[in-house]
Amino acid sequence: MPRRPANKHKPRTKAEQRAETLERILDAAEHLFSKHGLNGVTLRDVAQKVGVHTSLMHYYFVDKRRLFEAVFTRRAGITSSRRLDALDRYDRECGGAPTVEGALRAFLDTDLDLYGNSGEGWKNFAAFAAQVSNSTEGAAMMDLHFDPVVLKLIGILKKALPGCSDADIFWGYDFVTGAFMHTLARTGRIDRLSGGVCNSDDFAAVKERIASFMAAGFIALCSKSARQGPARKKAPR
Amino acid sequence: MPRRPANKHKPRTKAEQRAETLERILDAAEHLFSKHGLNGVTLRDVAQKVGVHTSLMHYYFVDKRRLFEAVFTRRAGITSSRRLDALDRYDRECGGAPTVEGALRAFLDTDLDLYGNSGEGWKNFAAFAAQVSNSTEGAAMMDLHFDPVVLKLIGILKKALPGCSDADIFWGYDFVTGAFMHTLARTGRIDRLSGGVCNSDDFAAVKERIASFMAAGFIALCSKSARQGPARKKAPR
DNA sequence: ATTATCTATAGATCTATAGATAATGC
DNA sequence: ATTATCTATAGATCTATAGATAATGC
Repeated sequence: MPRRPANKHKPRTKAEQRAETLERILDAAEHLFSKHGLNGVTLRDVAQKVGVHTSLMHYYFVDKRRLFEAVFTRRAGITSSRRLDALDRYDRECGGAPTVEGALRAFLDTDLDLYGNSGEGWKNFAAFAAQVSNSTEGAAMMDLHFDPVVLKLIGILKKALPGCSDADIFWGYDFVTGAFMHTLARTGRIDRLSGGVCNSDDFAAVKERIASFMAAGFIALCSKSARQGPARKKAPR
Repeated sequence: MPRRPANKHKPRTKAEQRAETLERILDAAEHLFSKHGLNGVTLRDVAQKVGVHTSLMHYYFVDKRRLFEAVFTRRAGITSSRRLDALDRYDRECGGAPTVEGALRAFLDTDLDLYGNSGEGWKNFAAFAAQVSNSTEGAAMMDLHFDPVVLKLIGILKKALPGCSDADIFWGYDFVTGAFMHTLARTGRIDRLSGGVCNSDDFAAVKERIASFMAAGFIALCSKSARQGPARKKAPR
């Protein structure tokens, strides 16, 4: 019997075959990682899902760590540069007077559009990234790929919130990213909790709300810190 | 040589010994889970950390799943009832006019006090819960233990935000819990990102900011939904 | 000739259980 | 007498590698 189901075209060149298999492995790994987390998935699971032998995992990715990195890297660069572009554009076009909501929309809505409209793979990546973002071991991967975008956002936020302390800006960002990643995780909890009023998969509903919600939070936080003076000391521990 | 280091007292009764060993196992598991996630830890790892044989894990907890549940359950009930009490008290004492910030303080600050002042074990539990909260498989555990507190909070928020749509309330809650859990994860990312301005372990800094930040977000969100009428339909997909 | 994929297999590790040993309990 | 803990071990599973086979490439 043929090695590949007849309905799928068989690629002609080796380069094509390699590229296609690589992507099928990455897709399968991404899907499984998003469901069970990095350590909840074995190389066998991935190979089995692709319909290929385990040793092929090592042939293409050497070991599990590298497979993880490849899954993450494949899409992280794309999100990152899309958002950098959106932030740059906003920075140019806001006429020197950026708003918190405008900056957050460039940062968050750009991503929500991507995840909402680009197929299952992107949604799986987002859910996996959400798990990575709350793990100590995964945080380094976030640093590596997302520091530049985040610092760009922070820069615009500082312009939009003059007099706001750095600590408030960074903590505010921490809240934003926590909320955002949690919505990307799409665990289904909000669906059950709300009795069906909300739907984890409803990226449009998140987009409608998250930027304005977070902008108001920033403004409240920073109006406080501005009242207390820009060089407010940290509370003693 | 004695089985136990001389500096540690050896419990007299079997009941004491059982209770102490159970707790040492739970502490070790909790610590490891918080660092590497549920699937990043083996029963051997836990046994080794306690200084005891792997088979004792099965003697006390039957299997890994039950150990996980025991780790989670041990503290979840305590947090949950502490916060229920705080919300009940606030509900009684607000004179029928609750504020969003007041409700959120009862919900969030109560927990932050607990995690900040009750030793490493509680901090580890919080970090582990943060990982669980962003995983599909863990969400059921959140439902089981935290639905009552959360629905109590939702009830008060509805009183504080009359005319606000259910969808806005629930999505707002989703943002709050995402942000909160992310701070509990204490991954160290915000420390590096901010160049040391913020510190993951600084629960006081989070407490200073999170409730007022989120309250402002809720109010902005719901003033919008109130303007558009309380029965606003969901956006079409 | 090269390379994508598979077969076979080693070695490590993991979960789990049965049964022994060494404490505490009366 | 009971129970906390350990020894021994089975069976499954996992990662990884060496070498074979079956395609594509000239």
